[in-house]
Amino acid sequence: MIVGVHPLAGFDKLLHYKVPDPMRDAVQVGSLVRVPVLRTMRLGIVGEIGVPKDFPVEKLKAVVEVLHPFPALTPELLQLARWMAGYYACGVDSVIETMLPAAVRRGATVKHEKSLALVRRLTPDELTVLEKKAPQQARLYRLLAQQFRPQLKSLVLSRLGVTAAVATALIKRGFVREELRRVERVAYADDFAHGELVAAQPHTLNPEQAAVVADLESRLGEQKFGVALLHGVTGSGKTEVYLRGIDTTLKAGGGVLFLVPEVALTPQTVARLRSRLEAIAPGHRCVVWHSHLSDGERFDGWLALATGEARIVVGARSAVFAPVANLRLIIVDEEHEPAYKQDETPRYHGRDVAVMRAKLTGAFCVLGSATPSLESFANALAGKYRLLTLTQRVDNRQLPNIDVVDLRIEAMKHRSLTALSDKLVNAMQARFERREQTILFINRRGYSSSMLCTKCGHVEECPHCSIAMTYHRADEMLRCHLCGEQKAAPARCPQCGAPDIRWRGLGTQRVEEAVRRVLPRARIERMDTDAMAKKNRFREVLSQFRAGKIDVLVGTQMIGKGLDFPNVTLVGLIDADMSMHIPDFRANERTFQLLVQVAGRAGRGDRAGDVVVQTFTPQAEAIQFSRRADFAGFAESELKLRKEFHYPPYRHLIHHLFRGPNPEKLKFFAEQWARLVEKELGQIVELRGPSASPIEKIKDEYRWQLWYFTHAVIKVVPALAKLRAGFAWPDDITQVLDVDPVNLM
DNA sequence: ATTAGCTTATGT
DNA sequence: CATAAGCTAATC
Repeated sequence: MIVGVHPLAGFDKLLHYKVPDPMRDAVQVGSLVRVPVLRTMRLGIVGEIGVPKDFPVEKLKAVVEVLHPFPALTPELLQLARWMAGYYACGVDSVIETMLPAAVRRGATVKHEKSLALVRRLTPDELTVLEKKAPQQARLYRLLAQQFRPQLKSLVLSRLGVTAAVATALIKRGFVREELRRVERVAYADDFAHGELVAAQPHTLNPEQAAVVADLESRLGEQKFGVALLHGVTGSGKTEVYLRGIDTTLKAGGGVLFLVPEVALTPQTVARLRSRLEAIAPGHRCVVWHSHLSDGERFDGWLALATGEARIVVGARSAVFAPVANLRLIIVDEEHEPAYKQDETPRYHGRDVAVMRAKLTGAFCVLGSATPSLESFANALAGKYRLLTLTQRVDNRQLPNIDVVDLRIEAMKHRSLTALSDKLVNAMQARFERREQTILFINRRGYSSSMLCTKCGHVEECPHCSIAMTYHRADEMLRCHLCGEQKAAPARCPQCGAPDIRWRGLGTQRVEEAVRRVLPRARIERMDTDAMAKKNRFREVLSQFRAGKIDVLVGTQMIGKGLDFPNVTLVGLIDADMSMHIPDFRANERTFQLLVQVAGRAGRGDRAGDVVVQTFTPQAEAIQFSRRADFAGFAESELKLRKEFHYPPYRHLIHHLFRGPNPEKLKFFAEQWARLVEKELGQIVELRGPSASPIEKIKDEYRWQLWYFTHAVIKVVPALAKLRAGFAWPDDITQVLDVDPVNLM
């Protein structure tokens, strides 16, 4: 037998090896094997069974070892790896590497501990004989005879101060036997296992939930690929819908993959989920998968899934690759979260990979969010995904009153810029007197500063890409993040002529000081990455806040994730503009998401809460729509905007393509565009072709070309929309996924 | 990734 | 002509 192997050696080639006869039965596609590469031994994944195309069979080396009795990558995952290599333009080997936990990659195998057990009790006579002949063996026997359970071999031997030879001899006599047991660690055994058991009782569904669950269950019953977008407002009980789906799937013998953004994977949330799972599907082990696990913990989880001992995994981005057996349901919670993007090669998007994996396995995929990403929503509108909607809050809590404060007017009133508007200050004082709590959000998304006029709210944008330009203080220049356009930073606002147009958000510290001035007697706590450096500080502050020992909590978005504080009746967003001016074409989308998230924090059972949004651009659509909690309206207007000319066609690829070496895709893209431009202009467009130079050079070349094309096309061809209509990626890419359906043309 | 083996530059 | 430095190609 001859196999093709993807060695994990840093290059993307399939090398072939002979398989020695004794290993034949253990080797299959996906097996983890040890193979010789040049002078070293490397691990690799069997990618195919068959002979090499252009390499003499007689010169092949042989596989040295097969690591596991089961394939480390199921055929389905291997297929996914190949798809990812094409889609994200990276090597299959690097995908395989990210799919396998570090411990597996290093060749870890199952850890066993040896223990000694008594086979039978000896008669007094036998014991005397043994004592005479082999006193050490007799001592060992007596120790074991005193215990009820088998004892750890290493422990017993060191206790008695004898060597393994004694135990071996005793085994040979047939008095004692050796037992192997797999050692296991359970992640978060202390924290997670006995967390809150509050939510363990099964909930009754409201009619809306029941309808969605019924729909989902009938889909699951079909046992084939499909995607549903679950759009449920904050507090509408999406989790309950997931749980019913999980229950149905487990009962049908299927496996479940539950993805959440890393930040949402706190001990509390996992504990809650676990106890609900326990209640709904008793006896199922649930593997938790996230970046803070030790290698050993991750390995054990991986093993439990690969061997089918556990059928459900809850985890962050990298858990999409968990070897869940008979995968039937994939859930991606908060699917709009940018945390699903990996920012190292391979730069994959967890949500998109999840959809593709579902397709390859024939599983059902549920994407859930209160503010779906526009690409998913557009897919739902186009009928590719089934749209399920939850509009009612489970607790019937009312939507908060949202006030938008115009900071330009505020600045004029006070003749200087203030962190807290009068409205916000008054509201905070009222809460303090009523012993209710306030959260102030600082929006620190834009670490790169943009230029914003404090008088009229104007922001300098790139003329080609219509995203905010980044202000570089060192050389007083404005640069475009996308196309590289640059120009001198203006001294006066180009729109209204006001002299001072620099505004770089407020830090948590300054806001905290401002609050202290207006509420000297209030207990204020700050929560940002600096203040939370100490390990348990985060949880400590949260529990104090929950207990009402803190009046005002000032912090960044880290406050908002999956936490619910019942006594918070006021939420202030200090500067809504910051997320609107990040150099990202999803800026409006992000702003909308932030506002909805902020609004979801306000209010309590009996009364609607208040939200104060401070902004320089109160007319912005993202703010206006989120005020009315009108997601569909926002999506419609934003999608329309994206269809219009301003959005360079390659933008959606930036994350995937621009940051890694992807000559193939860039080439493909450049050529497509060249053809379109030629047709439109009626003249030949010269492509600086790929030279046989190293990857970096090609990359730079094509980057330049893309820049060139964008400029040339935008300048010369006004009707870009027409071009866009004629552009299509190959079927296999667009079939299931549109990374960004509007821009994917 | 790693490295043998080839080409080219540098210096006496 | 020796040595160093740069580059390419192969890994089964």
